Amino acid sequence: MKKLYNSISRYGFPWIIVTLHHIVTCAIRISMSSPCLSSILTHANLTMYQTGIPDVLQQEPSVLPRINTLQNSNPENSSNIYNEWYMQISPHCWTADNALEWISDQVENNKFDASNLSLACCSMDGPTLCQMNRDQMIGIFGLQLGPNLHQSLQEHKTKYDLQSLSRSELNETCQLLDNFLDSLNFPLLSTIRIGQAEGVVSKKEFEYRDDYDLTTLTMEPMTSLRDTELSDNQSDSEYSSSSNSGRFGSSTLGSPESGIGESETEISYPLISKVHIKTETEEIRLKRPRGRPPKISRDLSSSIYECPKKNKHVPRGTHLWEFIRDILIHPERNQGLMKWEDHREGVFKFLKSEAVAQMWGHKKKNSSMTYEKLSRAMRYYYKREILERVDGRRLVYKFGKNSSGWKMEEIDMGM
DNA sequence: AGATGATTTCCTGGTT
DNA sequence: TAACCAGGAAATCATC
Repeated sequence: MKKLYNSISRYGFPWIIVTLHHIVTCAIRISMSSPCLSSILTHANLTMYQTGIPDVLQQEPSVLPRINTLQNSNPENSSNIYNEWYMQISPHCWTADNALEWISDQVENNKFDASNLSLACCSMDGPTLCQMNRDQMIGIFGLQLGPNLHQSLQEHKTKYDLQSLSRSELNETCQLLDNFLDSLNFPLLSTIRIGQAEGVVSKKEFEYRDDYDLTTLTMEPMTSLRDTELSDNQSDSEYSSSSNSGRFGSSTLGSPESGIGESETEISYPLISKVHIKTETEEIRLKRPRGRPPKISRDLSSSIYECPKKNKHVPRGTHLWEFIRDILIHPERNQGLMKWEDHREGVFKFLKSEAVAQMWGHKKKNSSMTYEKLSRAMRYYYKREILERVDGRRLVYKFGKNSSGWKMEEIDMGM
């Protein structure tokens, strides 16, 4: 399959692009009946157009929309482009984490006093929120915030009403797809398995690709929506629990791409719908991400070369060890992610290693950050004596003599 | 333009 | 078996 798309990308025949785009778009529609196939095709489509979107395929939910918004060229939106990423997603598809971010933005934007709000109030996911009427909202969020949330949600919902899909249309697109693939006569097609590298792509990771990535293209939520209109859209509890901490980063610059989902009727597949035609100029602008290029075979649904979004500049004060230190010395930002084992000695422990890695990834605009990679960077600090080894203890590190700002005295002095 | 620093990514092999 | 640790190698990009 990879060869297939490489070939197509290389030859770049317009008719292939147009045809394949059409098919891929249709394939997304039929993703409920063939999720793996749609994943492949989605990836292929994105690969072909070199849009950077495939990175979205491996986004954690809260990162994903940001990528969308990166394509939004509307300068009016750019100021709040990150905070209102959820505008790109149907509220029906919001996870609890997404919903919390939306609520948080509403509170901030309207200067509400949220001090009386319990976290439990904000742990509902999109489908749950969508089921609530105005009175229920008021009951939960109060007279001040409730109506505002309700109205905002109604506006979002209105924008994202899904079009139903007829069975005959599905059959037609299936047939079209089959014919097209047959005509290509690629022996590799039969061997494709998404998630082929079991153990390489974890189940959890794979699941949330399915759940989130393709929803804005997506399968799971789309299926849910189509079949039941409202269903539970699970969230990653780990990230939900640290969602506030996860809201790192300031607004991101918009790219010249057009806005997503604003005028699109097939709003359930905004990425596909919107990315399909790219100008040469746009392609030239694409950059390779930093680091060794990931092996494509490891994850068919991602292709790092197509990711143009990262801001490579690392301003002072944003080194990894400083990021870690700041989590540790600001307990209000450290929601059980890390803890001091021995503050005086500078010994600390990761409690939620993957969550911290995700936050780091968030900060660096790198959606594929993992604890494994983060820990490699941490180990490089040993040589520079920014960190010291703590043998035999998992997830435990110690600040070294070349680190600063973590000692009690330094903290007391306001660093 | 080339060197350097700070990661990022992949990998193999070992340990818990 | 999964998660973690260790460290080499290669890659990127901003900065010098």
